[in-house]
Amino acid sequence: MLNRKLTQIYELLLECFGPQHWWPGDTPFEIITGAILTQNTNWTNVEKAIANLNSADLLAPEKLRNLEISDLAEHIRPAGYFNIKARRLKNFVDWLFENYGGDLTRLEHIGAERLRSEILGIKGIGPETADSILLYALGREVFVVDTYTSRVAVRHGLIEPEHDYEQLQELFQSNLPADRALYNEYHALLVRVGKQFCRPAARCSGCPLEELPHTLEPDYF
DNA sequence: GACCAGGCACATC
DNA sequence: GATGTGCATGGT
Repeated sequence: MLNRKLTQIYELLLECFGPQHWWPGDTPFEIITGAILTQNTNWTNVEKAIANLNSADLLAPEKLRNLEISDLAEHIRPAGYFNIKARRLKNFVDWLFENYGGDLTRLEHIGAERLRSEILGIKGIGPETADSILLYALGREVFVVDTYTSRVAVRHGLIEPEHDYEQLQELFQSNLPADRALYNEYHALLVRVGKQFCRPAARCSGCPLEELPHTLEPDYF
């Protein structure tokens, strides 16, 4: 039974690593900013960029609204891809002002499905970034999938290697209770275990999931 | 110095 | 529709 297996994985990870206290960030807009800045980027670099924005008192939609892209790019430089991410962050802010007066609280009464497709329509916001925003900044019951989720799921035979994003997301959502706190912790734990044990050249020895059945060898990645 | 990181859009075939 | 490439900094 798949839900039993998913539950077992969750329990092993939680027992081994403990709560991960995600998302690191104080306000919804800071979380959204982090979600965009962390695209294909180490979180420590994102922290530097967010600290820069904080020091300049720019971490709010209305502060970014009239800031030049090039100025914004300089502040977020440590996060890498700074030109393209400045554009993406601005795209989100533009969308927020054009549709909701720049007010994140006005998103609260919108259905999750419609909100997801609206956010996905913003250029530079793909499925993982959109779902991170929905779950961690806006409190929606949406499971976030990322490269580590995929690696762990494939390695343990939960899904075939050729799966797409929506298929993997559906696997978790249809086999787990729609629980915001569970989705929050589960995704964070998958990132945690993936970083240490599911990377190229990483050894599986010591992984809390080491004894579970698996279908792919560690050197797959 | 090579390799990697909590993606995404776009070009080309 | 599948595959390849640009975007960029900072840690290991």
